Amino acid sequence: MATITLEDVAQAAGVSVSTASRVFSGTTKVRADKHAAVMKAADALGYRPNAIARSLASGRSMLIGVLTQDTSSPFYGEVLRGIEQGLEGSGYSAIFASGHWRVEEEASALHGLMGRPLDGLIVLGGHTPDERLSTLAAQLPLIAVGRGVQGLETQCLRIDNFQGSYDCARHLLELGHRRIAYIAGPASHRDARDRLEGFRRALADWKVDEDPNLLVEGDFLEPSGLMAVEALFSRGALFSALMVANDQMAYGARLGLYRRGIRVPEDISLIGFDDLSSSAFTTPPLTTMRQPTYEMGVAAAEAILAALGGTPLTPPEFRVQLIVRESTAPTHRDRQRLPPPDPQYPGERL
Amino acid sequence: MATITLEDVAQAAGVSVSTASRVFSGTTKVRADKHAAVMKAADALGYRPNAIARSLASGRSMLIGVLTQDTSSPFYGEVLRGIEQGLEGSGYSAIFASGHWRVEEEASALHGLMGRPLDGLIVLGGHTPDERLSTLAAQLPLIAVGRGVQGLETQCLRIDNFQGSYDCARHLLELGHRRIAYIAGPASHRDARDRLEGFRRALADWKVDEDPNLLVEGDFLEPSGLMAVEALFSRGALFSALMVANDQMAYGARLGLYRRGIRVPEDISLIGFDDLSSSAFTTPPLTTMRQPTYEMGVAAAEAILAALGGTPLTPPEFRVQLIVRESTAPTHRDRQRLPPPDPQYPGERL
DNA sequence: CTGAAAGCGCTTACAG
DNA sequence: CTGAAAGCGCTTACAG
Repeated sequence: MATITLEDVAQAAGVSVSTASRVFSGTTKVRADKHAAVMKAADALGYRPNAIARSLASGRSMLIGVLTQDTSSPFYGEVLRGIEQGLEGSGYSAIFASGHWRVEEEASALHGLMGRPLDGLIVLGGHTPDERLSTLAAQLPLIAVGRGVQGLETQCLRIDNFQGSYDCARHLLELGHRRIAYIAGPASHRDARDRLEGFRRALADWKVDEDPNLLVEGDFLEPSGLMAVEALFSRGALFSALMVANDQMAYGARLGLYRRGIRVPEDISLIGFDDLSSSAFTTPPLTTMRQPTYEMGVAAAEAILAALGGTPLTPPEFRVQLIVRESTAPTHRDRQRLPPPDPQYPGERL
Repeated sequence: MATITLEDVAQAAGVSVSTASRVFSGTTKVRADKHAAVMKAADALGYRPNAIARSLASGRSMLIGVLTQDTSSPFYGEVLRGIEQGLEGSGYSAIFASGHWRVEEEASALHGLMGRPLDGLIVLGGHTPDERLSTLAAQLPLIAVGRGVQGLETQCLRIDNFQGSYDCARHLLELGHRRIAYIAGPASHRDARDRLEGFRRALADWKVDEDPNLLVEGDFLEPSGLMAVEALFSRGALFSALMVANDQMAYGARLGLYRRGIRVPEDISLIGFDDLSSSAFTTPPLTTMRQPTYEMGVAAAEAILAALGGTPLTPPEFRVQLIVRESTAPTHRDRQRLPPPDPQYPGERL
């Protein structure tokens, strides 16, 4: 089947190619009867514009590159879903590449992405150097999510990890906990460092001495949470609450506690960070700090679209929010004096 | 910065555009010194081929469309990761569109996808009619994952849902369970129907009468699992095992049991289907039927690539595998006579 | 192995 | 509002 082109349509409609083109692009007004004739001809012939030719001629590819770490990660997946949503109806499509948390893989993913004709680029976290991103930002609209870039502050969508983490710690401290173990994220990761600092500051503000024995580092994935708990116990660490730098590690930690026959929250309180959608369905449902992940994806897409439209917009600020579920409870000593936690359903998710 | 083109490179290297083009496409041999001159010029000028122009001239877009339901779903996300992996290094990129389990949205997602110049199409499940897919398959290489298409059997990657489900039920029956409740997937979904049939057949083979009171339908998402358990209890249903048509609903069901203070597996055994990566980290780790989700994604990509390369290959068969973790146990009556379940770590995931 | 030339299917000043 | 024409940057028979 020979592909039918604009020329075929124009011919059938008795107009010039230019006019037919205008009907589809909508850039210039076309007399009503000609417009109708073109539409009719296109319909009859089953014409579909060739996006590639259009791109070459117009200089726009209608493709937005998205550099992520793992499309199937519950965290990044949510952001991607938001991006998809934000791009919907715009005519732009997203095209992904994943670095899988490895510096080299990320570099090659980015390289592969830039080998395509992109109209914009969204970068989700990762380790690509600031300078590289600055260079790219000079070439095309760029938005970074979940990371900062020197000199591109207005193009970065971030949350306040320090504050969020501080508030998690505060929640535990206010419940009476003083011996709080912490499973940190990888020190190479900016967010992880900020969260650790938030935790530390809260301890300091409550005049609680930090105990190095209660600190373990993980890699943000489930297995490392499990191993971290094992590490704590094998050190003989004693604690009444366990704070974890992200939900995925908190899941692993939860399993570690289960393995030891430790009840949550009766014996130990557990708190995560991110509020992944599964966190409303763990047993018990996880208390955690909610990141507006999906919303940030949407905002990133909108920011790119705006920049593409020539009216760059400063993305809104994103706030984290403590979601108190059932994995945290007052310390033993105080429990009797406080009402039992409300066994509510994970309502906000249903 | 003016974009530098092949012509610039050719000029700088003192060769024709054709020759320069050949250096990059590698379609024809080029004399060594000219080859070197071109490479050097390209390097000096920082030349990057324009993929769009290349596409228009060659007639290939290097884009594979992927019609999915939700990029952030733990199930589809795994398949997508596989596709990404399978495409890596091929020069082809995947471009996604999601139907979100809604018939109309899926149709519009597909329409949007086909509005682009695609070299191939991968369809993950969904409700797009067979005829539509057949029509598309006549236009471009097409692979379906997790669904059948009349007349395109060799282009469908599927697992045997009936058998997988049968084996889940068998596992419970062999543990001595006879009163087994079942949370089914949506009846509109082919996989859901097959799984229900597998469950029923197993009951029949074990001469267990089916009790309609023990059957509830969900929608494959977590909240429906929770609600299904509530429905069962509010009916006053009695059962010693709960079989669930997929892991996500099993998570919800797990929470429902927890709400009632029911222990798993001491009071009730729980089994899922899919083996999502989180299922190794639930408490207790979930016994489930493993689908080689990631592997199917890889295979889908390879099949598309093969078709594109002109040597279509019949994709391999995929087998499900029972993963026995800790959410299933013998019925009370028999428990004493059997060894306790081995509290192993979720080893295969670590 | 190489060059001149046509062509991929559209868009967009330009002139009316 | 409309047409003729140039051009987007490459690939690929064709002829040598």
